[in-house]
Amino acid sequence: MGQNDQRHRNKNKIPMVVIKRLPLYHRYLSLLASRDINRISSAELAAKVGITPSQLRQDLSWFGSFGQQGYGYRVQELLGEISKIIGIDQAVPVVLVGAGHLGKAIANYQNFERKGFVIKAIFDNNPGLIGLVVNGLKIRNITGLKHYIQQEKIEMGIITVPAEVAQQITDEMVAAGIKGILNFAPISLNVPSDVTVEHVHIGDSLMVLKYMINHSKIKEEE
Amino acid sequence: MGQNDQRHRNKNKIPMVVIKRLPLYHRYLSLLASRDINRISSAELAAKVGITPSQLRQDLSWFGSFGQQGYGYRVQELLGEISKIIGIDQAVPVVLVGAGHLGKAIANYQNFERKGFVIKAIFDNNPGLIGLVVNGLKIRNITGLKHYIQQEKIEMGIITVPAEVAQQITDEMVAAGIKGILNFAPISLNVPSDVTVEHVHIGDSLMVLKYMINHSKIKEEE
DNA sequence: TAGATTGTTAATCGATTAACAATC
DNA sequence: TAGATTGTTAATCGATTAACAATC
Repeated sequence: MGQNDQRHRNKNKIPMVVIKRLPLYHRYLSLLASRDINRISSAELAAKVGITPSQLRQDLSWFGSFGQQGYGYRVQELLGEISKIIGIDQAVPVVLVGAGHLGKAIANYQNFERKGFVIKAIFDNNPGLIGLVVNGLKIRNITGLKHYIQQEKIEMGIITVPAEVAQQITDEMVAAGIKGILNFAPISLNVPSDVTVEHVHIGDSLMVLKYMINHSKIKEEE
Repeated sequence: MGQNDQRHRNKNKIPMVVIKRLPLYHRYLSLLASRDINRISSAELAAKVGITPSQLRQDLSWFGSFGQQGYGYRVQELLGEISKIIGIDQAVPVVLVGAGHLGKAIANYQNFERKGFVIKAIFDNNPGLIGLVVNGLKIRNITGLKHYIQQEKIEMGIITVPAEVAQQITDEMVAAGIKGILNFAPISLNVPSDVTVEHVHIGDSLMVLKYMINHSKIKEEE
């Protein structure tokens, strides 16, 4: 922070590769914070996440200056800044649609809260599931989805419904004001251009893994 | 294919970005094949996957020449070649460890087989789960894991156990001969250098999504 | 102060795109 | 054959790394 925040490169062209490294930094900084470490240099942090110190400093410089010459970074402060950049400095409310095995697994996934996300409601259309409680949340009737999203002004949703109904659910969510969807259904979702979809392709990860097994470590990554 | 396979660039440095696009090509080619489309040009396929024709042809050229001037690519043939490159031309056997909600969700995920992977066995340590049948597979006692992997010469495993036991399970799997692990447990796994781990970070996807919502589409991707 | 380490500019490296001769 | 489209080489663009002056 300081007197020179305005000379940074045009924020409208921050590269996607940089954005994708933010969660990585967040993860390691959280780890350090949980161990009550309160100071770290770019060299140390970079070593931990497996990149060069230059890249770490270069990445951060897209957003501002958060360190101090001769000292390094204050862990809590940098973690806070990165959280702000990502937009998780305030807990982000999320709806989960689909309370099958995958939905339940996600609802029970404790880590979300630590990452800044809170599942506020779970929806399903199965009468056998509606009313059941998962991780303290009663499964709601899907008929109330739209109203809930509007009422609570939720912007993010996670879809774990079968592929056949995923597009329909998406349309409802979008109509209600959802701006980002994490999609687990194995189908491409059509959304307007102001809505972002991240598709979780587990098959892709398996394929990359299989390739790497066969060709034993082509090039480092992650 | 043909008379000039040997002039390709050193296969030992195929860039990771290229490998990561292979599943994308595989997915769209599968789609085309399922629609009985049997011819496609690099221009058409590239448009579908959202890249330039140059990039598609450049990517493929790392592995060989699979097209025909003036014609394009035979969908089935190219799909087959890409499957071979990834290593999924023969069904790849996989073990799944952890039969909780996430494990069950994955075991029921029909898409795996279409992607070239077959879950051959599911393991858990919970007596209440052992013996239950999920998607036609009886949940086995975790005590038999090592023996099964060795016996069946399985190279890939999916871990959906709680974080507390993930490392221990990993060690067992590695000792039994597993070469690649898809890890869903929120913990970094230590493995020898000849074993590859792909970590599924759902939190990362949510963070990138949240950033993109706030900054409404920085740069295209996926 | 002297030593350490940042933020940034410049140099390098790698990936993407353009262009086109080869050829089906 | 004429038209289309590949595979590849060369040009461009972007991302990573190196280097260092600024400064805590």
